[in-house]
Amino acid sequence: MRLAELSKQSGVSTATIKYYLREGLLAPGERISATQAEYDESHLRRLRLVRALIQVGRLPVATAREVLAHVDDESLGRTIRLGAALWSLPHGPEPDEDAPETESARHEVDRLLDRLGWAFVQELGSLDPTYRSLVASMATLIRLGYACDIEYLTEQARLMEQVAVRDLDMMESYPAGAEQVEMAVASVVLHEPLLLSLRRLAQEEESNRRYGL
Amino acid sequence: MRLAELSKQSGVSTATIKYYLREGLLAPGERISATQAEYDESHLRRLRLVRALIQVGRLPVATAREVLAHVDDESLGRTIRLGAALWSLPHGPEPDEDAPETESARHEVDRLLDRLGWAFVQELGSLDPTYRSLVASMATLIRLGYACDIEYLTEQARLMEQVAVRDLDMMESYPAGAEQVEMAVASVVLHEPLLLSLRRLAQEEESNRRYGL
DNA sequence: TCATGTTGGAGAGTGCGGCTATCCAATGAT
DNA sequence: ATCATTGGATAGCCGCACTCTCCAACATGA
Repeated sequence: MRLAELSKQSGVSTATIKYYLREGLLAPGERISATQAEYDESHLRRLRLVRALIQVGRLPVATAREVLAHVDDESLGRTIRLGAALWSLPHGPEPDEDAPETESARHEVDRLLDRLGWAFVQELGSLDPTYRSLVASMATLIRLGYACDIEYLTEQARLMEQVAVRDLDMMESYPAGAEQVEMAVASVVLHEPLLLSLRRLAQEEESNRRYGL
Repeated sequence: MRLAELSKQSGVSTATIKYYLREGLLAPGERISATQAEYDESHLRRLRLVRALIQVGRLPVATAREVLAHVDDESLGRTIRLGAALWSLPHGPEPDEDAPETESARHEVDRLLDRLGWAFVQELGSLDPTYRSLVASMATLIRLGYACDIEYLTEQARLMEQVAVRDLDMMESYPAGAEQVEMAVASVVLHEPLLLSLRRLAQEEESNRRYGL
C-alpha cells in the first residue's frame, strides 16, 4: 500500500505519517521508484503502536523513538532488549537534590525496599530512573505534609508486586519474537492508564459502599 | 509575608506566582495598601499543592483550577465535595465512537464490572469519565491486537480494589476538615506516579528473579 | 500522447500551554 | 528625597506536536 492507503487504514493523516517518518518513528517504505514507496502490514502495526504510545501512553515523540529503537535492536537478547526499552520509558520528574526533603525521601524509600526484600532494585539504587522518580514523588508528599507511613506503602507495594507477577505471566504466555517485546512495552505503558482507571473506579465503588450517595 | 517571601519559601518564581493568581489557582493575599498584599501559611500550603498537582500530577492549569474550586466549595459535604473534585480530575482520551473496537471494548468492560460486582459504577455507566477512559484504553488494546483476557483483568481489578480500600482507610485516619479533602485529592493524584513506580520496580525485581541479569 | 492528479520529501508555519519579561504607578525603607 | 520594591497588567517566548505549502517526479485515464 502507498502512503494514502496507510493513512486511511490507520486513521492518521498523511502529514502526520510523514512527520513520524522524518522523526524516525516509522521505517521508510520500500522504494518503488524515485518518488514512490510501498508500505506493508508491519508499517501499519508499528504506526498503531506509535499512536498508542504517544496518545494513550503520553510519551513525547523523542522518547517514543528511543523506546522503539530498543524494541527493534536485534543485537540484544529478549530480556535485555525489554529492559533497555523499559529503562528509556518516561519517568516522573527527577528528585531535587537541593531540597532537604529529598534526603529523607531517599531514606524512606531505602527502608521500604529493605522491608520488601527487593535486593536487585536496592542494588541498582540511584542508577535506576524508576527509583529516582519514586524518591521524587516521596519527597513531594513529604514536603506537602502528606507523608504516608511505611506500613501503608509496604502494603501497596506488595499489591503492586502481585500486579507485576501477573504482568510477567501474561508476557510469557505470548509467543516469542519481535511482537513479544512490543507486547511487553505495550503492557507496561498502555496498561498504566487502565490500572489507574480501575483504581479510581474501585475508589468510587468503595466510597459509595462506605458513605452511600 | 509578601510576594517575594512567598516565592523564596516555596521556590516558585514571583512571575509564576503572579500567573497562578491571575489564573485563579491561588487566592489573592490580604490587601495591606493599594499596592501591597500579605500572604500567610495557607497561601504557602496551597501553592505547594498547586505545584504538586501541575508538576507531579501533570494536571493542566485549567483542570487544577477546577479541582481546587471543588476542594474549596464549602457548600458541599465532605463526600460530595471529594466526589466532585475527583470527577473533574483528568482522564485519558475519550472513546472514539466511530471506531468499531469501541463497542466490543464497552462490552468487555461491562462484563468485567459484572464479574467484579461493582454495581454502583455499573449503574453510572457512561456518565462516569473514568468508565469512559477505561473503555478508550480497552479499545486501543483491542485495536493493537493486545487484548487482554478477562481473567487477567479481573485479577488486576481485584488487586486495585485492595489498593483503593487502603486508600480510603488512610483518608479516614486523617482529621476531618479542609485538609482532609486536600489529602484525598493528593492521595488520588500524587499517589498515582508512586504506584506506577512501585509497579515498574516490582517488574524489574521479578524479571531479575525469573531471568537473571 | 498528453492533461490531470497523486506521490514522497522538505521547510516553514500554526496553535497551545506554561510560563517569563517588560512596563507601570504606588509605595516603603533609609 | 531618593531609589528599590510591590502588585498588577500586557505582551512575548519556548517547546512540542503537528499541519500547510510547495515542488518535481511520477502514474493514469482519455
